[in-house]
Amino acid sequence: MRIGELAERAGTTTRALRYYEQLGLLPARRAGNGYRAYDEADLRLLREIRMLQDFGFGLEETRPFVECLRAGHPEGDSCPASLEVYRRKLGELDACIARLQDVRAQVAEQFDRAVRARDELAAVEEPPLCELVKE
Amino acid sequence: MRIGELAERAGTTTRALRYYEQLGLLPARRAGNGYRAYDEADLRLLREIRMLQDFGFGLEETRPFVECLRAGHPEGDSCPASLEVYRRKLGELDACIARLQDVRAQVAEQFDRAVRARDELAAVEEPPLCELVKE
DNA sequence: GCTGGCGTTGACGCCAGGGGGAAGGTTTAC
DNA sequence: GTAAACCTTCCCCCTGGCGTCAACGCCAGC
Repeated sequence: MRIGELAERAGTTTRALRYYEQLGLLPARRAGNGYRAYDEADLRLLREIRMLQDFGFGLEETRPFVECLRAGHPEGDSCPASLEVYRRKLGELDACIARLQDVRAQVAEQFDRAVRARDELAAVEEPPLCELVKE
Repeated sequence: MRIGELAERAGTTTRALRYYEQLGLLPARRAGNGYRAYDEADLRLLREIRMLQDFGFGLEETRPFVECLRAGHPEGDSCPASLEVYRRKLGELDACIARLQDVRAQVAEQFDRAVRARDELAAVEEPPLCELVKE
C-alpha cells in the first residue's frame, strides 16, 4: 500500500504521514522506486494514533501505544508505559477542567457585575419609563 | 514613567510592552530622547490586559476593553463590545469544558478496560498465589 | 512522446506570545 | 570618568501539527 491509499483509509493526509515518519513515529519501508510502502499493521498503528489524537493526546504521547502495538501486543494500551500516559492524561484533564471551571466562574462574575453596573447607570441617566406609563 | 518601570509595576516584561505597541494595543508617547513615556492611565490599561490574559483571553480579545477604558469609561467592561466578548468567552468556556469532560470520560473508560484486560491476563499467566499459601 | 496522476524531498507559513541577542545610543550612580 | 543599567531597532527562534507551494521523478494510457 502506498502513502495516498493509507492516508485515505485512515482519514488523514499524506503530509501528516510524512510528518509522522519524520518524527520516527510511523517509519515506512521503501519500494524499489523509493515510494513508501505500508501494510495493514501500519494502518492499525495509524488508527491508534488518530484515536488518541482525537482525545487530545500529543503525537509524542501516542508513541508508547504505537510501540506497544509494534511489540506484538494485542492493544496499544497493553503496556505499562501506555497506562502511565493514560494516568497522566487523566490528571491533566482534571486539572484543566478545574482551571476552566474556575475561570468560567470568574468571568461570569465580571460579566454579571458589568451588566448590573450598566443597568444602574441606565436607570440613572434615562428616567424610568414607568412615569410615562403612569401618565 | 519609562518602559522598564511600567513593566515591573504591571508584572510583565519590556518585551511584551513593545509587542503590545506593535499590535497597536498600547501605544506610547515618546520623550525627547525617543524613549517610550507612559503614565498611570497606561498602567491601568495594562492591568486590564493582564487580568484578561489570566482569564485566557487572547490579546485581540482585550482590545475592546482597552479602547473602552481609553474612551473614558470607568471600567473596561462598561461598553457593549466588551460585554459581547464576555458572552462569547463564556460560550467558548462552556463548550470547552463540556468537550473536556466528554474526553475525560472516554479516556477513563479506555483506561479501566486496559487495566481489567491486564489483570485478567496476569491471572491466567501467573498461577494464583493462594496455592502457595495453602501449602 | 505527451498528459495526468501519483510519488519524492525541502522549505516556508501559520497561530500566540513572546524569548534571545546584536549593535548601538542614553542616563544614572559611584 | 566610567561602568552598569537603561533604552532603541532589527531579526531570527520557539512550540504543534500540519498546509501549501516548488521542483522534480515514476508510471500508465493513448
